Amino acid sequence: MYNQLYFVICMDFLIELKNAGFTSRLKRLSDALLYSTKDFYKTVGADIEPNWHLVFLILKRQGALSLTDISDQLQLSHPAIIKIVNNMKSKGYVETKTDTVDSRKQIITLTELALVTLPRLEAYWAAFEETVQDIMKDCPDFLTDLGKVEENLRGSSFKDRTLMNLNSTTKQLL
Amino acid sequence: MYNQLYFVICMDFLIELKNAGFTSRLKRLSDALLYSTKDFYKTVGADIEPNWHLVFLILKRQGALSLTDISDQLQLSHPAIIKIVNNMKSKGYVETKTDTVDSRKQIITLTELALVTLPRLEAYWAAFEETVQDIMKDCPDFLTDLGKVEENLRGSSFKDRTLMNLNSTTKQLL
DNA sequence: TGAATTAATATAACTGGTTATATATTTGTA
DNA sequence: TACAAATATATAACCAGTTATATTAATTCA
Repeated sequence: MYNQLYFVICMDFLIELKNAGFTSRLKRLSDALLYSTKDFYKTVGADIEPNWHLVFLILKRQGALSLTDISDQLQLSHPAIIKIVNNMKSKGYVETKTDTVDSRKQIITLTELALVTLPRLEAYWAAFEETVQDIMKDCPDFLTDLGKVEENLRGSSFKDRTLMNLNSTTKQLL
Repeated sequence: MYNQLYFVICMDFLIELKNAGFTSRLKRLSDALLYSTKDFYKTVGADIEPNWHLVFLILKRQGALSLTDISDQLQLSHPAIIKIVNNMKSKGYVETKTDTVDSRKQIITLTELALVTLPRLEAYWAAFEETVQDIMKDCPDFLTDLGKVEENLRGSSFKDRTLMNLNSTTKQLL
């Protein structure tokens, strides 16, 4: 009952927190999109995970890439890419071979199966793009603003900025 | 070498993807904030996790709450709250007792330790709020726009919208 | 050339969320 | 009142990222 009511009058604890709720709202939204995407793939019977998308894309566009090439460009950690690639490999979508010049490197490429499957996946991804456009229809600057936030954090991290703010406030009190 | 260059000229594979990179950028940002926050707590020597923040806040404001009260209001799943509460309990910040009226319910409250620790944590959270303000200084509508996106998705989920988009495109081809 | 440094990959352990499922208690109703 | 349905909590299994650490190969430089 209480929870029903809570939604009906559309209170949202996180939104009420204003700036203090920002990071949690971002995570909540990000998670919602992630699990909704998983659900979508399950419904349409596609045997892939949401986070394979970027790896499919980058390999299709750039051909053979090493693990670190991928992790650098996607700005994800190496272990993250290793896991994704291993999973894609186990489903037969990518194959790896050690570089002939530098035997430390694993060169990753899409398989025939991947190339055959891609058109179907690309139809899904086009539909997702449309959805993204839809949900941002009434806020056309959202993506640009997101870029500004990313850019600001590139200059100085969330942690560093907060340490600075903490220190300046503490000093003011003295 | 390549990866260095990649950053210097500030190319970003996800940003180049435009709408197709939206969800991944949201996740990347959300994760960056999360791990930066963990790092912050570690640096200042606070023995708490980022996701305890909301539970601290809601319990301070609303006093005793059941697990479902919390999960409904924060819009997180029950298991998520159970884990957070168990961790907070193991550190002595909350205590639970079964409701006298409805013995299914676990009533959660902040402990003395929590109340004593809160002022220190609140100083951190105030600094975080400042940081949020800082990184959104040049995009004052970002939070409002985030609200619009959340609102749009409340109407129809990411998955449902995408299924619709997929069907309408497919039909157009016939 | 040999030793120290750097780079690439791999693995372990962790946090943080989700579904799916089970169990016990309450509530609603025939 | 008894039984079915709903509610509250708990647990298992999973996916998705991180940091920290180890290992091996390549590079640098004295």
